[in-house]
Amino acid sequence: MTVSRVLNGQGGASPETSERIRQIADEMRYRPNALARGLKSDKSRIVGVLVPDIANPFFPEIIRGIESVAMQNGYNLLLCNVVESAEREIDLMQILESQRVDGIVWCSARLPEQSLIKALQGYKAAVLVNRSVAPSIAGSIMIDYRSGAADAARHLWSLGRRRIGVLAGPIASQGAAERLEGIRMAFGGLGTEAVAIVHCKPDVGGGAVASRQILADHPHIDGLICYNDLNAVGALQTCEALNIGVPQDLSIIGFDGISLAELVRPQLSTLHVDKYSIGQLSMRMLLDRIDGKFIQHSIVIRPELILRGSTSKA
Amino acid sequence: MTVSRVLNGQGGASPETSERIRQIADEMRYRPNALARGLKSDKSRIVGVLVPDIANPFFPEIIRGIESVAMQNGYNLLLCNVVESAEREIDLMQILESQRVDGIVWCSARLPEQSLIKALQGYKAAVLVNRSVAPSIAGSIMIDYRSGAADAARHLWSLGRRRIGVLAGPIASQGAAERLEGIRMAFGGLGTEAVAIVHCKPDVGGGAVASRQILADHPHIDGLICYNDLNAVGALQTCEALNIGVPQDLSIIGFDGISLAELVRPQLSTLHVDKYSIGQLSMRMLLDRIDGKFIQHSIVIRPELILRGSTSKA
DNA sequence: GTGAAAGCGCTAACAA
DNA sequence: TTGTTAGCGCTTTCAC
Repeated sequence: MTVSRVLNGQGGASPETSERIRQIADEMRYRPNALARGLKSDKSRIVGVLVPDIANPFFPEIIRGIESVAMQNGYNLLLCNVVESAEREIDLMQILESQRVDGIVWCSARLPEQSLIKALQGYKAAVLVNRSVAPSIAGSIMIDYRSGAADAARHLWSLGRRRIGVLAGPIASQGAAERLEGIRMAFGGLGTEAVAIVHCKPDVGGGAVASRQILADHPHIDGLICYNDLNAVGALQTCEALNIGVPQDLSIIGFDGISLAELVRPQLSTLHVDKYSIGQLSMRMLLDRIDGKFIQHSIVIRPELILRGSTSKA
Repeated sequence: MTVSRVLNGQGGASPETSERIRQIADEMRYRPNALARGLKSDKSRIVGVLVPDIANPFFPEIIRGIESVAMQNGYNLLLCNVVESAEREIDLMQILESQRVDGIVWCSARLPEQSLIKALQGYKAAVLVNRSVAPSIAGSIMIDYRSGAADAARHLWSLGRRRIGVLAGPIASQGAAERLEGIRMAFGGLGTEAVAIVHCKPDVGGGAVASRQILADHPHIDGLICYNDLNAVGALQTCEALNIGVPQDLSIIGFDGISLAELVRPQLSTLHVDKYSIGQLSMRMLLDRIDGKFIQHSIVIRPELILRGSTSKA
């Protein structure tokens, strides 16, 4: 007991005893057993982090943001790749519940509403990124894809682009639906609409395939709004292969603002979001919820339009 | 006790009882407490994964490989970003020991030999990626950077490049030293040597800065071997800014074979390694060690030279 | 200033 | 086939 008190710095022991205890602990390489501590306290100091795919550069930055705040507060991350599968999402829930994580940050959950709510019920605290549910179930960090997509649409319009195609991303993604709404909204105001919409996997390959398809069916399109930058890069590849000039023949705009967008040629215009901040915000919100504080239920991040070569005038 | 037996599928209970138990467990959303189980069994079914920087695309793929094998075997990953800091490496060791992880996979450890060995002693099982120590301390998955770098050097030579610069990566990286050895070896056999060697951070920015420096000091170099593909992309940026033609004026070759290498223009020649496999291999090796089997201590992966635009003839 | 008792949830060993 | 006991390492409570 005295040992416990000393090592936890709670004082209440004589200086000599304290010193002797610390000495011995050091000699025998004593490490407090987090499992025992967790069992007793019903707190594991571990938070689960779920991402669809860690190989998508959108997520590592979020994870870093989460980790930075977690670390400062003595939490560790149990990382789970969902690998874009609903089954796995459910399995993971069980695993994390068993591990008695203190909370979870779940990025881009694709589960249908009802299953999602059920899955979340096992947790003391949860924060969703890119998805929202009732505040009593989980906090949420949302990116305002609606306004972002509207910005993209109006930008292309302002360049004189009138025949717009859309790479719309995964059907099950809530963000994908919001982007489409934003585009409809913006174009509705302008008395027009998108020429073609194709859903696709949220990676470079998916973008390449979908853009090929869209260009085959609608060779005359002059603007392309993409679900994310990876899709946009895939579209760039297609254009290169088909000898379509970007931005002369086709303006392309992406989403997310990953660093890749600046590395390709032409550089990609995009709707940039600060992913590291999102990670930090989500973890802070989770910490509040773990502590029983429900200060903010929902934060909305507005993407920023960044103009680069892929939508330049020339 | 009967409950425990039934839920663990060990039989020895009547069908009715079993059914009833399962039913009730389900109703009350029972989840076995992994903390208690771990405390009792002295096994947490968690492995620690340390990477220098999850934002470097080299690592997410490794993590996916690790995770795939871990998942199949009922293990979870506690992910730790070292963020290129030695202090943090040591802190993390303590944390992971406290968490009673069953083992760790440590990628690109930068700690000096002695500290590394000391740090590893707290673990039942450990596997290093890109670093090696005595097999009794940890298993290792090594990439044969020496032969890879030699291949790169000989390739540039075969293109007629005679004035070679090197972006050498972080000084503390063992892999960096090996690359330099390989280059010296190859050039030694050809009766020449590298013109200039500059160390740098292992990211795009580091490559851009270092290549600028090297080109300022040695404007006449005609070949550049880079620590990794990110560095090489940084060098491409510099060349673009300085109006240096790649590959006409300068041949550039990278390392790792990340997907970015195919997305930039010109496409990067590189020494490709299968990162997903490395992850799988390292986790399998770790599982063996956790089980007390020491079948393989060390696996060496040979990088494969992939030729693309950045070192093409024209 | 120090320590003894008890219990967190689980399971190995041993009854009944 | 089922149940009891005990202990994993920690901390809360209470006694000395």
